[in-house]
Amino acid sequence: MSKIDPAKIWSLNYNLLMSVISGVSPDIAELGLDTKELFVLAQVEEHPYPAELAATLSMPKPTVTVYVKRLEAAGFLRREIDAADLRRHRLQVTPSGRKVTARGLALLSDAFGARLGRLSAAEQAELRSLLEKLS
Amino acid sequence: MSKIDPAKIWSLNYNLLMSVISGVSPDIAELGLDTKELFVLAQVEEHPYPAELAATLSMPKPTVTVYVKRLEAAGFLRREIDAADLRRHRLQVTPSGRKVTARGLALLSDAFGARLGRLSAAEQAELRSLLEKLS
DNA sequence: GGAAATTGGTACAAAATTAAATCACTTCAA
DNA sequence: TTGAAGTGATTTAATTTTGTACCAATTTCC
Repeated sequence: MSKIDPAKIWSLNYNLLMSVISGVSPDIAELGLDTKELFVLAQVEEHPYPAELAATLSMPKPTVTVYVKRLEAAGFLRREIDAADLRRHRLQVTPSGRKVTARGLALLSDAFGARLGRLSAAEQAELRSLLEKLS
Repeated sequence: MSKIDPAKIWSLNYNLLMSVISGVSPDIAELGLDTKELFVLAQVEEHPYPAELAATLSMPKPTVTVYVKRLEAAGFLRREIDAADLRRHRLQVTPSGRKVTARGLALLSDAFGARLGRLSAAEQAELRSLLEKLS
């Protein structure tokens, strides 16, 4: 067994993810959604504040501001000042936003699922478990 | 056992990688190297032509052009016309490029290794094997 | 051989992303 | 209270990244 090189594992993983993204991006775009916008939208329910989104997605706050603005303009999101803390903007996914998120994630699932299909169900579960430990 | 949702696995993985990247980026920058530049440089030996780099890294050709130009200006790379096909530019990592690549990948290994450390050696090997099947 | 189609790479302009500065609100210590 | 420090979010300006169009070399196919 060869020595385990983290950078090698990392690179495998990175190239895999990028390749999957660039494969689905055109399809996601047809939903009227940019790929990164989908990632943001998909996390809003769990993290309803821009600062939280920025932290969990590892993106700068101004970037989140831009995406949120676009998602709001597209009607996928609503924004309201948080009554408890007037600095915060609480985000709400609209019904149409929920619909487009589901479609986008389905596309992602299909694309990534095509790769995952190379693994047995047990291996898929194992992968998930390993990634959860790393997260 | 819960149903396996590819988008969920994907998202776990994506957030993990992004979080690791944003952690090491500042350190890599101290080497005089942008993170993406490191990724390019690290693949040059294996893929010595810009078009190949663009394909394996899933990035547009003009982006590769820009990085290659910067890496050349920094002395980490040399470029020569391929004798066999005058359209192609064969890339060569210089000694100083090799050195900086090693340092950069070491930083990445440390950062990602810190996460991987949560897994046993057997689990790490398993993860690598799973990712190789997916690649 | 030689036009037509393909491939490798780049220039330029436009779009996306981000760092830095800023504003508004909140918290905390005195 | 109050004012100093901290937090949430945005604006502005600069940088990074990319789409489009393009040129040069090669390959294909008649």
